[in-house]
Amino acid sequence: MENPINWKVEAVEGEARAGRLITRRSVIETPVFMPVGTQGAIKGVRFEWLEDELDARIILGNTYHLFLRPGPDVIRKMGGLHKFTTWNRSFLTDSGGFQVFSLTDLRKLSEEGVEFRSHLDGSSKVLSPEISMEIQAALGSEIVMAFDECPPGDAGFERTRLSLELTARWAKRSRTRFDELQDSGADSGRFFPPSGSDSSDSAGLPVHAGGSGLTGKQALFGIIQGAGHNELRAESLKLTTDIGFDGYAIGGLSVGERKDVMYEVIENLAPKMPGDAPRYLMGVGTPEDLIEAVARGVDMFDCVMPTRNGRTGGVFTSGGKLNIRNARFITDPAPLDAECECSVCRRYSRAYLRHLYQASEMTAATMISHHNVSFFLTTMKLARAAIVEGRFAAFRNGFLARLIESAE
RNA sequence: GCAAGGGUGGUCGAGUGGUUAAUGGCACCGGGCUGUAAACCCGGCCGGCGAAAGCCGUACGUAGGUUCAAAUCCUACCCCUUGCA
Repeated sequence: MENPINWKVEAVEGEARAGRLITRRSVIETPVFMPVGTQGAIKGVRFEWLEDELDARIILGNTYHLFLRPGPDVIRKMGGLHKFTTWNRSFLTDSGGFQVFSLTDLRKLSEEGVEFRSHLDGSSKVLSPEISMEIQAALGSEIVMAFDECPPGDAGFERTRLSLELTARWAKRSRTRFDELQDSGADSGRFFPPSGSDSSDSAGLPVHAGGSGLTGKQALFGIIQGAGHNELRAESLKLTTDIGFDGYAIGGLSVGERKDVMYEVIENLAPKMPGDAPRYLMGVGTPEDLIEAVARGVDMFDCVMPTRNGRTGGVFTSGGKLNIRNARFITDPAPLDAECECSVCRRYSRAYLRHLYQASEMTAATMISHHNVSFFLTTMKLARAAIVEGRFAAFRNGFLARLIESAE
């Protein structure tokens, strides 16, 4: 049977999985971290670096933000998000559901969908499951997310139940409209990789393109909600899997709940999610969160942390977090992370990067973001290698222990 | 030399008799950032003691003076800027 994506679990240790996700545009080895490119750009990091050095295989885009600017019509006219941006590997597009949460003061929620006041010009915009699917078809991403509602992490039981049930109805509507759009050829990213093109890049074909046997269509992921309530998570899981998706995401975590609640929800939920589909933990997280979630069975992650913190002086290293602003780095000749092999760490000192940051040189933001993205991607590669080699438990312990030591 | 204006905390700059240890910006120091309304936000920033409330000391060019009270008024001196010679 032909599918839009191909998913294979290649190794397992405990709940941790090493897998291979093949989309129409790239081969993605999991566990994987997906850098966030909300507006069709990873803030501060050019695609050249993401391809050549960092070797990211999939990045995020955002329906709400690209809807407001430049708008789906512009992107469709430009041939879809891949042609428009020149990023020819995979995109996963978030549905705008998170903005229902983060822009809570600017929106009105109803059964039909969400009415937003644009944060750019105050104009009124409507997003619904159908509209989100239409926009994501125009974007032409490899993985489309269902339109969901993301309640606050500390939402009470009844509120959370109502929210998850709404999300389930929206998921059904997303599925229906998505299928219509695929059948009608509205997907502007339609792509049939030639067979045997796994590493081709000479003829403008994507590097690591996903080989034959795929439908060339978009994949659709469903989202499980339920905040910190395990019974509701189970209910949401059933409602979502009953509809049927190509992959399943855990939404509504890292939105204000306690960390132990987050880990407990993942521990309870991930193993119950379909094993024959990728599991995606949305919006998470810190390096330790990633490792803890991998240990609990999650395959895919995204988070703004490496780029947002990178822009604001926050450095992630194998020895823990650093704040490059700190005066203790004024004459520190060491790289950000002695164990990192990224081009920033190979060349520049903490002292110089601190100077650039203090002087408001924009390369401070771009270089620290670059390093952080490298660190997140590398961490996942190391975790994968450890799972494949059956030593993930030791890797996890060592990795976490070193994060706790104070960074030199 | 004459005339006018001015000297405020690291810096620029408000304040022109009393809720002033002195608005604000910058610099500096620290913290935060989890499906990006964030190259952003928050806090500290004279010294000493204190966990804090607070207490003590010192401070608005220098030295005097007036006043219950002065960065603010008066006198002298020093210095800076501009204009005229």
